[in-house]
Amino acid sequence: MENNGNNEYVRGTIKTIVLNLLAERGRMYGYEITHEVKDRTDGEITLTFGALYPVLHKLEQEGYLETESEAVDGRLRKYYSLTTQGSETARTKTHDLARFVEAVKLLLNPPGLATD
Amino acid sequence: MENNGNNEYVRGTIKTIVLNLLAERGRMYGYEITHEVKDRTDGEITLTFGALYPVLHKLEQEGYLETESEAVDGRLRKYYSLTTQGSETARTKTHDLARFVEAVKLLLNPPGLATD
DNA sequence: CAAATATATATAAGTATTTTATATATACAA
DNA sequence: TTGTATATATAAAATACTTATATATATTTG
Repeated sequence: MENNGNNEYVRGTIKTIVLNLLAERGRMYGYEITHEVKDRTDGEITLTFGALYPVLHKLEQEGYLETESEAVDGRLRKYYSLTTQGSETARTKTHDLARFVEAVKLLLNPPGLATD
Repeated sequence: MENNGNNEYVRGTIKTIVLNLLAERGRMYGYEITHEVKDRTDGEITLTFGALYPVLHKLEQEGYLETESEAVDGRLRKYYSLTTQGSETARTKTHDLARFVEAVKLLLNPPGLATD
């Protein structure tokens, strides 16, 4: 029963995480995204389907993602990939999130604070 | 007109940011908190009052904060400080946020990605 | 063969959180 | 006296997320 509740902090970052992963991997399907995120963060970040799918659909509506469905082993897979506009947004948002992360570190580890 | 919109990522971190600042500074008032956050992050993170005060009130309700009002220059100031329970929560949440931040970095800067 | 588990997408109801707008009040500068 | 800075506060609206649920196939386990 690892850690939970940490997902509190995922708020607001899901879109960017998805865009960034797709920028890196070319195309992915929903199920794959949740597993990749969990794997790469050692279970620290878990995207639930209830949160992920609405985000994917919204990004598609907004023109950042395009989809192609494929049947693999009889099961349907919906692959998502970035549009041109999506690539640009991915770059901007990833950069912004990286900046935010650095800013948070300034608040958590102020210069000159003893790490006792 | 610096950057805005980055506040998108503040979602979910406000509580922890406030608790952590109070752990560090002993006591602060709302207005001071927003300024401290803005200063220390070079304007990157801006806590709006509409977001901050509800959080302060909630943390007080939950028993994490206690308050004392003081009149300074005729103006009222409400100082917030951590309760014993609040100190413990501050420690836990700060630690969790630091872990989350590291996890996000794993997603944004995967090992072996050329920074072209 | 039946049941459980893993794979795979999807939505809806409820909750929580945040933005935006607004109200109140003092002090000081133009 | 108008605007800006200081200072707290709330309410309405929008957004985002959690939890629960539905559907369906493939594979493993008993």
